[in-house]
Amino acid sequence: MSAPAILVVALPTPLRRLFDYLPPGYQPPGAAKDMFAQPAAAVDCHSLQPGVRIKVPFGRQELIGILIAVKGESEFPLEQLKPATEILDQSPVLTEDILELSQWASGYYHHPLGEVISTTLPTLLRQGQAPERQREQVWQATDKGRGELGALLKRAPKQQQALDLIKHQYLSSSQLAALDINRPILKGLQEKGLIEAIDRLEDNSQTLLAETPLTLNEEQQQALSAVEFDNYNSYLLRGATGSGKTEIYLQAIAKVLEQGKQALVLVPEIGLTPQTLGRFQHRFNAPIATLHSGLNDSERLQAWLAAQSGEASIVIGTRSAVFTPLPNLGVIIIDEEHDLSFKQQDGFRYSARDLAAIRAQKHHIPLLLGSATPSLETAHNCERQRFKLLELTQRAGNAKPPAIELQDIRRQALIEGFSQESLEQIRTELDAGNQALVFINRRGYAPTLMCHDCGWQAHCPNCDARLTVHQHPRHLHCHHCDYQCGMVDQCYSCLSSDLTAVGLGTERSEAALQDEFPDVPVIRVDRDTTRRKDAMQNIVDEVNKGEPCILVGTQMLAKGHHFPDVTLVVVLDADGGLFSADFRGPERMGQLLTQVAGRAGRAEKPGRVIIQSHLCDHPLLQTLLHDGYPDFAQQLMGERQIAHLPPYRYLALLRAEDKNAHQAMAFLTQARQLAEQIFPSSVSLQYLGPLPAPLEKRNERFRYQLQINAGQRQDLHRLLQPLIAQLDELPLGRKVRWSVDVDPQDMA
DNA sequence: AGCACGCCGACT
DNA sequence: GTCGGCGTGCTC
Repeated sequence: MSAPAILVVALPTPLRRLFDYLPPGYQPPGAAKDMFAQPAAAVDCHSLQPGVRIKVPFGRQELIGILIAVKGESEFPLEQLKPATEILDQSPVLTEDILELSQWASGYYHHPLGEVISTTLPTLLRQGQAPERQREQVWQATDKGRGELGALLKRAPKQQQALDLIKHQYLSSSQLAALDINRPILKGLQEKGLIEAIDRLEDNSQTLLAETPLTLNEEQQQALSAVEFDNYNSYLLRGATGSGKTEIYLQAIAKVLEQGKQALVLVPEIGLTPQTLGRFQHRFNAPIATLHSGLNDSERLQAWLAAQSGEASIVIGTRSAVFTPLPNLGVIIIDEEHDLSFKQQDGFRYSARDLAAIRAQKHHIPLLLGSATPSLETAHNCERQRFKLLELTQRAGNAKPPAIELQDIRRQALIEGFSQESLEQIRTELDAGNQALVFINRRGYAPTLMCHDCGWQAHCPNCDARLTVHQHPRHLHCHHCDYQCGMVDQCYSCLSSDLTAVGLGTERSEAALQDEFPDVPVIRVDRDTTRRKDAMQNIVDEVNKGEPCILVGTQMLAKGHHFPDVTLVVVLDADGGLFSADFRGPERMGQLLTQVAGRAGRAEKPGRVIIQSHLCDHPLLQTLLHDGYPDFAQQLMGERQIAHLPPYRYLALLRAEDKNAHQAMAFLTQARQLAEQIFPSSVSLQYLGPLPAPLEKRNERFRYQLQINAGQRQDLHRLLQPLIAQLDELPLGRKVRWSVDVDPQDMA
């Protein structure tokens, strides 16, 4: 009897190892023979392909894992191996390239392969569902419906409208319902024999008529022709809002589609707006699949399958879409590459931008990164000639960049945070029929509730943080753990009832502005007002009607949406970023200010930006305003080099948290000792900590971190690999919640 | 992470 | 006398 195939399986557990199994139905030789039992035929597994799903017994549970390899023998004694329960797939759901990418990511981010794989697969596949496309009923115009109808629909405009849509493309009833066309209208058309229902693959992709590409200006033309499509290169398209990055994406995609290949487009979490999608849909006569957080499990699976089968030519998605299987991938595009949402901030802490570069490299295809405010990492890669810089300096229609001025508010009387000057400027714009935008990066009414008599402040019981005062509805709220309670009317310490809201938030600015400008709508935009599904879109539509109004909100206003009728932007609290705990604070601030400035104005109506500041002389602010973002980034780069920080050095963070502060700290202290044994501290590898995290106590857990700073990537990994193996063995390692973050973006 | 086993406190 | 608290150990 030949030796059984040994199945090496990755399982969704945090254990950093793979598990060996026997083929399904295989009788372990040592097992007691039951001579009456029908010997189940052992499945021959020697030719199974890696990437298929396998159901296996695991402890007392049953899990679905992914076959990684088939081997001839196991390090484990055969009698300790269990037979797998079932092979779930004929062909791999995890294609070779995605499996390879997962393995690379597992090594680079030091995260268990089984969990990495879990994040790459749609939930329903993880749960064992078959990877099958579903069919749905769609409406199609009949020959009669396509013919000359005369006056048949003259008195049924709604039916006429529906028929026009259906003539252009197949649409399901639910898609039509979204366009405000309901069942009775469709029934009417069906009874007249103009449309019929047919079965078609379920699809969240859509095909519309293609439009002709715009003519590129010389600069755009140069940028596009610099892109080589038959081998790997990363390109940075650096250009302000309105400089035409999207048009280059579209034409690059067109070239790829001409070759019969697919394009993958990654956008920030809030970047997949109907406008963005609409622009792609109108340009290409090709199916587009979207993958974003708004999809349910089944929609997500269908989009994934459309991509994997090659049906979808273009996939647009957020971070996790970097793992979408695409059999003919021809280009990867990342819009707003500096955006934080490309880095996952918990669990498997990967950077979709960096993984996209790896993926492009393995496929020998170009990676296009676009941003007006590139991350220092990307800018540094351009300097070192690893990425090619393609600059777009012209603005469409000769629009001028907004004029930015710093307004010194030292010693100025402020009305709820606004200087007299700012209010006057807002009034001037409103009187001229224009719109104004007020940016304040803090939601709620005020960040603190304080006792005027004794100085007591309302604190979160679970976190090391003050509670934020909210007025709509009236309550106190912790933005770190979501603790909420009713408004406090009396000081806990001295029982005084003289409590004051201290500091500024969006709600307060909204109230102040409404008070000051009672005749003009004040529209607040923050997480609280845009929670509902279409809320943001409704606001954008309303504002873009062009009536005078004031927008007030958080960074949601700075990203994605453009408001052409806004001619004045007022930034209330720019100073915060200059002395934040995170060394990336100033970089973020510069990006945010540049982005928010980009919201204002258009060709025929130039915008202005006022930045209220107590630190007008700050050299970084001065550089940003007078010389622009690239010089600002250059200046930051110099500081990073001196401070031995990225992008000149490589960081990893070992985080630990526990309800018991001492335990979390003790774990990291042990970790540092072990680390020093593996790789003694030197210039090439330095340790910092363990130190308390910026918010030491969060959600009843105390958090600490050990920073590892290396001159060479390789050294970082040479340390981390054995270190993590030892930490897994540590008794404290099983009690304390700990994680590794390679290339951390947020130090919190 | 799950999940079970196991050994001590307050309830019907 | 049992229910249930979470400490500890294991998963091919």
